[in-house]
Amino acid sequence: MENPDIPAKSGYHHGNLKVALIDAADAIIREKGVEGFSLREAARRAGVSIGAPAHHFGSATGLLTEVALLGYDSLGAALNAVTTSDDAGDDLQRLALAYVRFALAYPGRFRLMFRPDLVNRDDPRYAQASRQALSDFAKTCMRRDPTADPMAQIFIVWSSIHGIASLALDGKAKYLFDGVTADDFAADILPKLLATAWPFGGNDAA
Amino acid sequence: MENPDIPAKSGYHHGNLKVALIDAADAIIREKGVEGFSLREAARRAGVSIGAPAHHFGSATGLLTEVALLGYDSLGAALNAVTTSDDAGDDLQRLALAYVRFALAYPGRFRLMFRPDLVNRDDPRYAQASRQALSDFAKTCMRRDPTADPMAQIFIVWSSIHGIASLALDGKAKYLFDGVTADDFAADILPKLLATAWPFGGNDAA
DNA sequence: ATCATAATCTGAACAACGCTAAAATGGCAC
DNA sequence: GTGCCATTTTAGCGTTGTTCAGATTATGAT
Repeated sequence: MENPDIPAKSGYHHGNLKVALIDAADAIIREKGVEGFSLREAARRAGVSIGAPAHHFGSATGLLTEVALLGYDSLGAALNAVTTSDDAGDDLQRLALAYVRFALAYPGRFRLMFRPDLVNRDDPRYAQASRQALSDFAKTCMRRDPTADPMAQIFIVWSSIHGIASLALDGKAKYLFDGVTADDFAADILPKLLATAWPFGGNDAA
Repeated sequence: MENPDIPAKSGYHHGNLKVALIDAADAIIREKGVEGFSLREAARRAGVSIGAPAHHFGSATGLLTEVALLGYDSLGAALNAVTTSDDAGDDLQRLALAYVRFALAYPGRFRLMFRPDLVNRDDPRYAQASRQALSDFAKTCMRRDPTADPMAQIFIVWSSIHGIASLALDGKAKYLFDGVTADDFAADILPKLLATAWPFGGNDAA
């Protein structure tokens, strides 16, 4: 996942410190979760002193914002990779599956993306990245029911998916479905759930 | 919201430190959000020294767990206060409205309740409080569609509500509905949304 | 090639944090 | 009264983010 094509640290100047720090932060978050992150450890991993990150990112929030933006990119890519058909309901179902699986596969990234205290949402790239990541999803929503109010529909469907992801990530699924693991949930329970109980899938458009 | 019936600090011994600290923590979280909380400030507000909380709660997580438990209580009370009818779909709609409004009215509490890193979920009272808070909600779900798999139905509906609350709290509603305030959303947009676009309300049970 | 300027990185400092353990305090049962 | 014990204080340790003066190197103009 990290960039292997870096000149790395050659001397006093790192040469690629900005992306090295982003990679380090992403790795820390992957290993230890969002709460396990610290700016100092990111600097440590990049082989650079404590104060170096400030020059590139200003603050810890600045660095984490970059990681969150990459997170939205990877979410968008995951959603973009689902196969599409002429049945918008089926497509929506697959998109939902991909969304939740992304959250379970990259819990740190996913949590970070929705942590307003850790990410600078005033960065114009944030709105852009968020919109971009959900574009396929919005299109499929409108394809499924062109008559509905677009914003209302997108918000409701997105909420449903996001809620599933959030609760599953918080272990509430385990609590409702009697100690099932995250892997089992993503592999077995979730697809069935989406196919049967989820009101936005299938070809039963309003 | 705080307990007015406290002997307060009389001398060396506080007399009611435990609840005083819980109240202080809840107040801090209300004023400055979850991230604005610190154990030291809670001690400061209770008029007590830095190390005092440790004796009652062990750690910051211990104190925050108590606040989260109270949060579940207040959520349960809010859901319990909605008027019920013989139309389960309508009831579910009102419950959803109450759930989201609770989240918007007490964002700090709500966020804390779903922060696994800040709350000790191994505390048996946590599962109990969570279950209790959602009991009305679960009952109404099953009343609406007694044929459906209970767990699947509850999970899907709860996810939808929780997703709406989360996204609204994160300001995504503002972003989709063009700069609407949280108050406008809770008062105007949300009820309409639930009445028209939300698939679990109304009397169109499967 | 030289040199000034800008970019980058270091290292120390500061305030705040959570946590721990020894000591101090005072309520309470006997 | 006296001694026990819960409670609170105090001091200290290690950590964090941020700031800033200074050291070092890259860059680009001459």
